[in-house]
Amino acid sequence: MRVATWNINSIRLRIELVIEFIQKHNIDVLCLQETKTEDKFFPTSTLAQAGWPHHAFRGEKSYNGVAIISRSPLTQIHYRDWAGRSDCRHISAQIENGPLIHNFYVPAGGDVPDRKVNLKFGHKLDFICEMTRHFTCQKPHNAILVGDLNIAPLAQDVWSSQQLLKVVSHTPVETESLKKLISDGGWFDIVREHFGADEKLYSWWSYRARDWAASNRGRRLDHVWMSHDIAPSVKMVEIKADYRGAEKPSDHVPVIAEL
DNA sequence: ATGGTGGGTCACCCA
Repeated sequence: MRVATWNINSIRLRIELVIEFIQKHNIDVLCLQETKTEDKFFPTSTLAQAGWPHHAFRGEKSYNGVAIISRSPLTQIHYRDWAGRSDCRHISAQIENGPLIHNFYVPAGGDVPDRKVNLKFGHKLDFICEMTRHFTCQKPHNAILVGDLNIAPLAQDVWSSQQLLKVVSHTPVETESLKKLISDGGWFDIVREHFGADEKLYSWWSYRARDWAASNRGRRLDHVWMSHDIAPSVKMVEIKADYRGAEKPSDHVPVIAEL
């Protein structure tokens, strides 16, 4: 089974790119974030015609939105509100004869890494804290957690750990919170495990760079975690950086894991 | 220290 996660930054603008991706890379289950559309506009028929007829999605106008797109049936579709808001940042589903999948879009957290002056940063920390509580109380089994978690936890997950220490996504309070969520929540970072501790890994490059590939100032914000029982069954992990160079690209690229 | 680009919807929000 091949599972992928991708912050698509508008499903309606990039539906043709999504179809091309899942066909070319033989994806069984695709989890999207930032779909940015209400459920009534979700492109269900286009995806069904392409061979992915099973969908679980939760969107709103203009902002956020998550989706699970699958070749095989989805059951037990659930979503939860986190940090006291119903802003479409989580959905989960059981894959038929497969694992449970959680798909998250964690708040980006604004520009200033101080919850006293920036409410968005407080929201982000509260969101991670609530995830940690949830999974600590309900340890995952036969489960995968994916998504844009908007935190690059390790020094090798950013182009310069020193220069990003005070930049939201790599501040110590964020990176420590995410590591605690992984360990206390019963998860395993299979992407980092697959590539090893030394390799720089990025899944996001800013739109604002003059030349994203030449400067290569990336961050690993998009994650694939597995519960300890199924982590050993990982066969392959790929970060599809070439999608950053697509026509009208998302600023994030897909991450694929094969079980 | 600043502003750079790109998505949404329709004067700005968000990333």
